[in-house]
Amino acid sequence: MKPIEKTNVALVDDHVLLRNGLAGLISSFDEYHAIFEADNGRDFIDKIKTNPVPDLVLLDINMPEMDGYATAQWLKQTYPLVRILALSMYDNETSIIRMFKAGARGYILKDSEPRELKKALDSIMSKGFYNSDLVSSKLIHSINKLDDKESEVKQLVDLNDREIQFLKLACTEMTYKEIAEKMFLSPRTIDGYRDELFEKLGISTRVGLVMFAVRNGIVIP
Amino acid sequence: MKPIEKTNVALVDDHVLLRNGLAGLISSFDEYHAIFEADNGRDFIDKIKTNPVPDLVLLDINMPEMDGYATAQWLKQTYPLVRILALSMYDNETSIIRMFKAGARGYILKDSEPRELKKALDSIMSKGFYNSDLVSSKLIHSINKLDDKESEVKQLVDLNDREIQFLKLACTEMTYKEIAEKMFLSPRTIDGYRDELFEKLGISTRVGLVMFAVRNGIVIP
DNA sequence: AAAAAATACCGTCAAAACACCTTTTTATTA
DNA sequence: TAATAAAAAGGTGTTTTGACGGTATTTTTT
Repeated sequence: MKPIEKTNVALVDDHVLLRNGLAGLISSFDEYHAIFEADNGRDFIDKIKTNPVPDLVLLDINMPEMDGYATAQWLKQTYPLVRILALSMYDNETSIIRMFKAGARGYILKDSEPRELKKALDSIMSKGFYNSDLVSSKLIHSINKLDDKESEVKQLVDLNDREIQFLKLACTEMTYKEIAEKMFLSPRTIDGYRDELFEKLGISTRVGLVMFAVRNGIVIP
Repeated sequence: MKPIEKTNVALVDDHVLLRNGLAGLISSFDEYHAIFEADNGRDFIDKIKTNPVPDLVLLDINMPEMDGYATAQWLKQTYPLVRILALSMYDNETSIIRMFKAGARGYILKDSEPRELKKALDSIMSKGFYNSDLVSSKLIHSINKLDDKESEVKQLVDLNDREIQFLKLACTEMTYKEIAEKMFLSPRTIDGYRDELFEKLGISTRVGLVMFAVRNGIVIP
């Protein structure tokens, strides 16, 4: 019998029963081994110091003390090579996006089938990420929306394309003169755009313009 | 023989040969029918007015006159129900993100196999999106990065309390003189803070300060 | 206690930003 | 095609910003 190089998995979840069940399940897969468990992020940070560093962490999102989001951020910063699979009861878009932002490489629901868990683990270890239809649709939808705010605001305060373009450039370190050059317009015209926006938006400085643009998603900071 | 409700597909690409080939291929699939073709975005906008509105548009990214991004944006705004499958020669992250931002529901490379095209079309029409491993990895990677800069910069540039307070005020419409008053300091001192931050952050205008503060969560827009 | 380093402060000046008001050019449409 | 609206460009003056080259005071280090 050949010795197999198993993938070490740590479990972080505040529900003891579920956690134990998961540990058993994972260790029942040939290639995986549950090395240790923790109740929450704080507990996990303590335990990772006195245990071998896992290859992968199965991380619950909703936990007391320190939640999955904060834990993932900490992990990404401290052990960037440890891969994270998020585990959650909910499939809402914000949770998913937040966890991926925080460094997760996959996201599965707690009521998934064992074989989906296995598939997720395999995919993360081989491809570097796991992507279900659930995640894809939310991800694509969320990226799709990024651009929408622009058009919304356009209608609210009715800004034309030139003004939008000007606003974007006003959020850079260019001077108005440079912006004028870039837009093939006279500096006076830019002056006009600025003054009109000041009027329309009830502001009076370039900083005001920048904050407006950021707040309304016209520039993505 | 039952009449089949076919999905109408429009093709937008400046390469005539490729376009014709695609049209043939698509019409060879039972469920799809290529209704019309266009050379570029401008041409497409003209033609959509005198043709039946397609269910799906196969849209090239790199085109003269009006490129895929602009065309997708226009489509999303004007015919939000028309689904877009982006077609590109390149697999770079920015292109992919840009197209999804602009409303695409799928992204395939020009050198894909016919059966992948078929799969993409089917997936977009049934699930609403098509997601290859290529797209997933770029999407996840791009979302992963969102959070990175934040934590990195906070450590690289350690700012003291006064600088933080100044930065927050610099994001308002106050002049430096007014900021000085509010902080019970001489305007010259504020000048000093500003210059030091310029130096530290490698920027040279107040707009730069504002964008830095926003990007790093020092002010919540 | 001397040296070093932050910290707060100062003057000048040119460039950029802002205000206000006018004229030309380009589109629109009646 | 004349009337009109809208976009672009111009003139002039004030205020704010940013660059540069400094000094006095406090705090930290040695």
